[in-house]
Amino acid sequence: MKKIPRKTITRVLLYIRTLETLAKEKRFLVSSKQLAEITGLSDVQIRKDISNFKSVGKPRIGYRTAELKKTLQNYLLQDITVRLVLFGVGNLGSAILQYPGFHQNKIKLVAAFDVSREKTGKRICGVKVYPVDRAPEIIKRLHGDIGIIAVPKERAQEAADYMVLSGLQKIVNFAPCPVSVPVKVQVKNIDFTIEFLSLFCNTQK
Amino acid sequence: MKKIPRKTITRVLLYIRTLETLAKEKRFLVSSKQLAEITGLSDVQIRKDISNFKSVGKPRIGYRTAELKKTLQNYLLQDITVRLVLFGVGNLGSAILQYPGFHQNKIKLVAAFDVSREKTGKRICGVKVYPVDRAPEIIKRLHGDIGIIAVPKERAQEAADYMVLSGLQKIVNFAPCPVSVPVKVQVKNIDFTIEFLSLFCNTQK
DNA sequence: TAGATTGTTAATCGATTAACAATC
DNA sequence: TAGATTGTTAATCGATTAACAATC
Repeated sequence: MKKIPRKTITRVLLYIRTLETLAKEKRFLVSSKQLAEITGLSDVQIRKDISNFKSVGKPRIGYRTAELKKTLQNYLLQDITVRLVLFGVGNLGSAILQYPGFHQNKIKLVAAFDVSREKTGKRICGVKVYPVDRAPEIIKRLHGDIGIIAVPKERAQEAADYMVLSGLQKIVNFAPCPVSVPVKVQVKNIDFTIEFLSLFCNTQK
Repeated sequence: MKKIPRKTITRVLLYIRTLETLAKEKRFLVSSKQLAEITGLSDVQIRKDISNFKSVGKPRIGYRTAELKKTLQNYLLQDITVRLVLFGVGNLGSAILQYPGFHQNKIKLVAAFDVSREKTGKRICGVKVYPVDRAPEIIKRLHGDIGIIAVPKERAQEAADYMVLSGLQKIVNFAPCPVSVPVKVQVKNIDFTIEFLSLFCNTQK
């Protein structure tokens, strides 16, 4: 099978989520046009994306939700488990701990870290909270894949350093500041301010 | 001045944030190479992006941080105020209320809404929390621009409906489900599950 | 001057859209 | 059969990168 473009992968994940919802509503068939309606994308793009995988649609009828979901999942999510580790159990961190839909999507939050004595040692949503200096030991033992920075920006670099020390190769940074890491480590920044401003500016001009 | 591409705008917002940090550190000069280092982009792309605006760099020297920041801000952020309204004052909502850097970036969170009696009537981080059914009245009065959905997914569509009713044209949806709105209303979805999975999958294959 | 860095034009790359054939 | 929908190939569009000239 040919290489799937990066952006397509992100959209396919959205299709999977959408198909899960449809399956729950007992909708067994769905057309690319309906998927387009729900996701806000174009029907052509959806068919193009789906055509990267072995085809499962029937002209005049559409796709069987269960079958399409399975096809997409088999390609993208088969045999994977994403093991997240979280730095910072404040409001944002807690929101991530409680985020639904992790299990069926094969995401596991395996450990959380915080500097505060009041939080460490406890379990929040079934996840144990450790002091940050134990990060390297614990992350290596639990085989963490992705580190999440949800600490105040003053501590963001410190968190990133611990992640690098722990051998993490991928970081999602919610702090509104850059973190500096070795080139082989991938950082994805999610800055709410920039998200809001770009939504505002992008149709303004 | 020619039309600036959508993606460029998002990057320029990142440059502005970066330049603000540099200015605070009293670094008066910065080269495209250094900016590339910090942001993780390429120096060519940064110069290309900056060249959309009236040029302010000096060969051999780089850019004066204050001047570059001002040039970019003047174009993108001059005379704007983005007025956010938030639905859902749980963990995620509270994190957004506390997010730093809103003021200098000309973002104002003007009102919050929640169904819980314990939260309504209070002020959180200086923002008043109202019951959801007062949304249309209050949002119109305060001239809200962007609605933020930070409620559990069971209530996401309800929140979206209130936003449409209140005349909001732009929505950021943090709930992991689609919301259906009239075509003229723009929705930006931020689904943490998809963010994590796409980071994981995109370098996997 | 030499060298570093900006800024611009052209080439490449990737992603989206359009057109249309295939098929149930 | 007619019509709706899938799936594919070609065309377009937009964004990134490469090459290089300009300049301090």
